[in-house]
Amino acid sequence: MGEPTRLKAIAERLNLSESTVSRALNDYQDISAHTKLIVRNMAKQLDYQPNIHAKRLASGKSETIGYVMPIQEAQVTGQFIHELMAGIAKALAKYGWDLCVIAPQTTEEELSIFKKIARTRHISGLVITRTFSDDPRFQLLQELEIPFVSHGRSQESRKTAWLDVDNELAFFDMTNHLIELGHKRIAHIGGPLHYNFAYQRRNGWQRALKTHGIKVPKTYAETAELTFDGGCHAMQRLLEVESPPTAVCCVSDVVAIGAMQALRKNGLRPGREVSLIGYDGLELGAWLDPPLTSMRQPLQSAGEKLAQILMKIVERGSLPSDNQELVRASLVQRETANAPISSWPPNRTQADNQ
Amino acid sequence: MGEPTRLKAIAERLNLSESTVSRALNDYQDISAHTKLIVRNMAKQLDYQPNIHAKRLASGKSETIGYVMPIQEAQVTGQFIHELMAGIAKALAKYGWDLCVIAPQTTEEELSIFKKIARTRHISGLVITRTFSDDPRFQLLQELEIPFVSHGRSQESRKTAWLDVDNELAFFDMTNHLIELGHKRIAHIGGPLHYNFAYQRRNGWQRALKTHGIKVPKTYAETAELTFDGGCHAMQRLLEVESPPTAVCCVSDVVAIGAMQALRKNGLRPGREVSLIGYDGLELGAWLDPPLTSMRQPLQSAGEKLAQILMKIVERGSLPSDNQELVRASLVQRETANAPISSWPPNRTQADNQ
DNA sequence: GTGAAATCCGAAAGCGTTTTCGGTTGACTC
DNA sequence: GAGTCAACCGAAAACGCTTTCGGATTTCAC
Repeated sequence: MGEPTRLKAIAERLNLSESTVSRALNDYQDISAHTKLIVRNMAKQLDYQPNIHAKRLASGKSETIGYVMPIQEAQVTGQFIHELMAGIAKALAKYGWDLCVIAPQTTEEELSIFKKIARTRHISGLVITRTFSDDPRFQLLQELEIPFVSHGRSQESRKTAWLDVDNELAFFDMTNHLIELGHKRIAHIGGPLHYNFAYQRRNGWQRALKTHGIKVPKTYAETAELTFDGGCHAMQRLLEVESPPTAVCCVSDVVAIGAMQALRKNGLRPGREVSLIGYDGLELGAWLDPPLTSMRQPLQSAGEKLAQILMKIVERGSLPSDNQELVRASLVQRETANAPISSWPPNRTQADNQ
Repeated sequence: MGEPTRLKAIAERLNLSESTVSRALNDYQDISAHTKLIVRNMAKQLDYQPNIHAKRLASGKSETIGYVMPIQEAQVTGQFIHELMAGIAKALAKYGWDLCVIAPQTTEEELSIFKKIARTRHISGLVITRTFSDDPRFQLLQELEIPFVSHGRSQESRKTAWLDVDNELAFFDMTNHLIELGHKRIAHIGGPLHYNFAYQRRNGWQRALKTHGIKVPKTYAETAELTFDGGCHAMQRLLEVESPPTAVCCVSDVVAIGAMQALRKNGLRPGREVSLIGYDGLELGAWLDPPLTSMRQPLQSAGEKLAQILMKIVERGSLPSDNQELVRASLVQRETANAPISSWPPNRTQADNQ
């Protein structure tokens, strides 16, 4: 292949100085349109690609953003992360920025990586995901003055940039959908409340019930680990309360799939005796028997937006005005959400059936 | 936070030259043990982090490797990719290398990115996945002299570095397992043969049959797109042959899950009338009803090994001797692989039943 | 005690950009 | 026709590190 083209080569061919060529390529104001043109043509002709390290050293900018992989604990985050990253990478590539992945093994390591980045500045911004209600990363990143954007909010995120799905609204919509189908005994299997979204989703469910003047026993507010087993156990508990629900809003698809398992174990069919709606819209939900109704958020486009917001922050050096964005999830109708049936719950009273 | 520590600061404090400090930190032979010690202590004390761009510019090395995300076509590659990347990132982080993700949208874009990398050299090596039997990337990367390692082989990979699971052996093992359970009518749903692994897996299945002197009709060798629907249709076709199989080896979990769907549609239960084994060992297989038996390959450790192989290649500038590695997949016993039952296939003859 | 060979360190030249500062044009004003 | 002002471009100094080369010590054998 030979040596790569340097600025020098272009300069020599055109009888210009390197500095002029550099400024021409970077669209400086004090270079004439004509010069810019011939420089660009020559650059294209020689297939010039700037040496990125020299560029970054000289300019003091790194044009690299980091994506912090969530520490592996919850299940099936894979598809989620993959789509998000694809979106981020795509948007960054348009501007020639790089995407660097950071995979800390523990929370402590994550924080110490942040500190290191703050010193080296070889990564100019971060995208973080899986936010917690009480998330130490927000304060640290602000202190370290590292530009960042989060996918998901936190108690600490009032003044930081984020993009989030409107979890509260999603569960409000979801619950309303069940109400429209005729359900009144609607339970909720939520996630641990240290996840910020778990709060919001529970609230959405509650608000929908309240809006329609529906009262449910306290036992209808279940909590589960965000795993298959968690969902399975929570559903089992719901089946054992005095009068079990006819529908359940699940905090995630994985939890909903666990809940389906519990129903089957009890001889019940999801979507017949007990309706179920999950959240995440995972494709695999469609492969189940019966296919799982769910709520879907756009991931690829979310990734792109995250990248755009972050690049803006990095370039401006401060938060732009539109630094917080809420997107709406949409219902993915499949087969686990149907009208209630009269034979369930077994000891149903007339009053319930009205 | 103030200004980051520079080489200069260490040199001044110790009354040494910058070059000495640099060489001390990089463990040059011509620096005394004593000097190295005090330099390192001071570096630690001042929390020195070298400016990575200056370092890379001066040394001409980039210490960055790229992971090429497979172009999105097949389903549920997410978990797979996620685990692999986590492994790669982990191994690289140990040596201070960066992992950059590259997400081309098309094959042409992928190849043109390679060409660009060849010129800029800002990425010193690549990990590629999802290899095809006839994969143009191998030749191009060799021509461009870009160090790379592939996860999976190709017809073109004889002289390149790779890490792969022994697909042939995996399907040999899988088929043997079914034979041991008493099956003789064992079919195969393979993938499109432009995927290299599809070949190998089909061969493993065939070899096991041949080893045991089992003959099956040609119709037992099915091919499917690597999707849920693909598996579903292929299974449907298998059910429509003259005497359907009692067990099926599926090229992937997703395909197997599609096959399960087809069985259900025909009133059959996976693992009862027809046994099924998938491949990938996806966690979600455990959530199905019944849970899917599968073969699992270690992914996180594969990622780590890929990174190590690649770093070696980059540093040596040539292929090391141990540049190809075959790992063995292991059976994940769940519930879709059981002994055949006498009532299936319905029109079974005595001879078949011997 | 001399020469040779190690041993250890400093000076300085890069690496390929960006960016500031000043200088040279030519046009324009009165 | 002298002075002013844009409009353009070149020179040169960074940016922070690596690496070669040579010089100053010290060590050792004889």
